[in-house]
Amino acid sequence: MSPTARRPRHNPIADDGDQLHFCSTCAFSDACLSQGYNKSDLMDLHVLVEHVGPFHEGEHIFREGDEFNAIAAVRAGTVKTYVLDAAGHEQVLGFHLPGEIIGLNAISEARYPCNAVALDTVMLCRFSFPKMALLATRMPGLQAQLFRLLSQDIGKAALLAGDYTADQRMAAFLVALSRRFAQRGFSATRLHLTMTRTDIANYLRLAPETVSRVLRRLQEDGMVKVDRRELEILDAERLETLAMAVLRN
Amino acid sequence: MSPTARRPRHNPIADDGDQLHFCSTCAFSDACLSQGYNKSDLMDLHVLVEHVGPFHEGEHIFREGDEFNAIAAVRAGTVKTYVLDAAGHEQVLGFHLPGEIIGLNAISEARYPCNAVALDTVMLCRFSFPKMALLATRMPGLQAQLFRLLSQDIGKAALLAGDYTADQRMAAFLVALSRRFAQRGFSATRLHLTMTRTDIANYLRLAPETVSRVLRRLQEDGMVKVDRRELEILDAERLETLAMAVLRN
DNA sequence: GCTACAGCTTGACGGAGGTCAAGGCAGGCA
DNA sequence: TGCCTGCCTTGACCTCCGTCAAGCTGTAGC
Repeated sequence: MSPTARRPRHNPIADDGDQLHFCSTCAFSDACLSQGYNKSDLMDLHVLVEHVGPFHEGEHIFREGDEFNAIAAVRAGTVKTYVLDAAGHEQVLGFHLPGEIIGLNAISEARYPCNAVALDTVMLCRFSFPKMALLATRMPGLQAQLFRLLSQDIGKAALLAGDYTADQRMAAFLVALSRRFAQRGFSATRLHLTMTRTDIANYLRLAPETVSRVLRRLQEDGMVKVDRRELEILDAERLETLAMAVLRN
Repeated sequence: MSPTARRPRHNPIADDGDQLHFCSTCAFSDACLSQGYNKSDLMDLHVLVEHVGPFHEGEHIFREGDEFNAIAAVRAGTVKTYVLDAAGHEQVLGFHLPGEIIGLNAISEARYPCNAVALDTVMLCRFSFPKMALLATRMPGLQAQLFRLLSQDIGKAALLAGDYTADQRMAAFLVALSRRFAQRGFSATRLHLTMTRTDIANYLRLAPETVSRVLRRLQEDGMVKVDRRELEILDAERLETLAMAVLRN
């Protein structure tokens, strides 16, 4: 992580009697709160949390090859992960919204295998992974949650791997985005796209021109309404039908 | 796992004094042997191992939707994992050679998200995952090994996701296969392909006809020699150059 | 205001690879 | 031996999408 963006660690727990409060987007809170752990364990977990940021648009959170020591949950903003191929072309691996975890693919090599950059103003919860793993030996619920998160990510990457049409890819991208926003309490129908057309194209393995054409096509068919980075889903059902081939449900 | 293929559990440990022997292909042996764990822990680990098989060509090891309870290491043979899309077309997710693990992507949903089938005669080491996770709380080395294995698989899926040419895909497939065989002590230059052309095509997101044409092209260029399912790598260097765009190293 | 620039859109064209159709080849079986 | 079947190969055609080129639009800076 960029040292310039580090902020002095602050204790995210406010202890008012018996009630413990956690930062709401931390993906680990659920796992812990529901398992009846004692306050001491929960304190341990939250002492190893460091709130970092803000990262501003274009600022890197980590770069390929950086030494791995922490995973992070996005608290606000959008993080793009990508690699550069031999020719220097960007290959976007994913967009990470609030509540989602970055850095899980760095564990095996102990180095980040990709770059992570902020697309807008980003706030993170940073977790020291060694400390977290140690704590997980005392908290089976935390260990299980980590296994689940890792296992989830294995499947995600396979989604865009199939040979789908440009329309199917775009529909799947929009539907997935809509669901992820909805899950975090944002609107499922009015999306603000924090990424450029080129980013979307690189993610979907299409040309930027094709992204433009597909969005126009979807708009002409009445499925969406597009105005620059603002996108409204008008016919979720038909969009989901298109996306089904990719998303498989 | 198909109950018909289950064999009575046998203890894979032969204890002759101070020396413990493990089945050589189990991916967890390394992690444990090198960490100086006491014999009791190692016994625990190997008591939860079940050697199953043989599975014969075409026999399924698990199917999509089956309840998840165990991961497995391939001891012998090749396992193909795949899903069926809405139209019933097979989408191959991977081929698993001896020493590799299957089932890691089932943890998050507690169900297998894909099918696994034997391409030839397959033997497995089956590990109860709940028991393994429990044991991992006592053996940090085992926990770390599990995290590493899971993290590794996240990156693997992204390999074939890029928009590469048919030649690059095929070269990457052959180079990766060669390396994996070599790592397990098999020949790196003379490969026996246990999968059909159609399987390869489905894996690489190509048409079977294209696989045929590409193999012919590579042969005409002197990089490989192909005779039905037997393939010899004649010019590993040029093949690796072709594959580099995909494999990134 | 004007200029500059990045991001986006639109059109024209070409090529890699998919699709369709036919034929070859080896192994299994009666 | 002959037939059948599954797998593989080869050729002809066509289509989707990438590439190239040009023009558009909103924003930032002065």
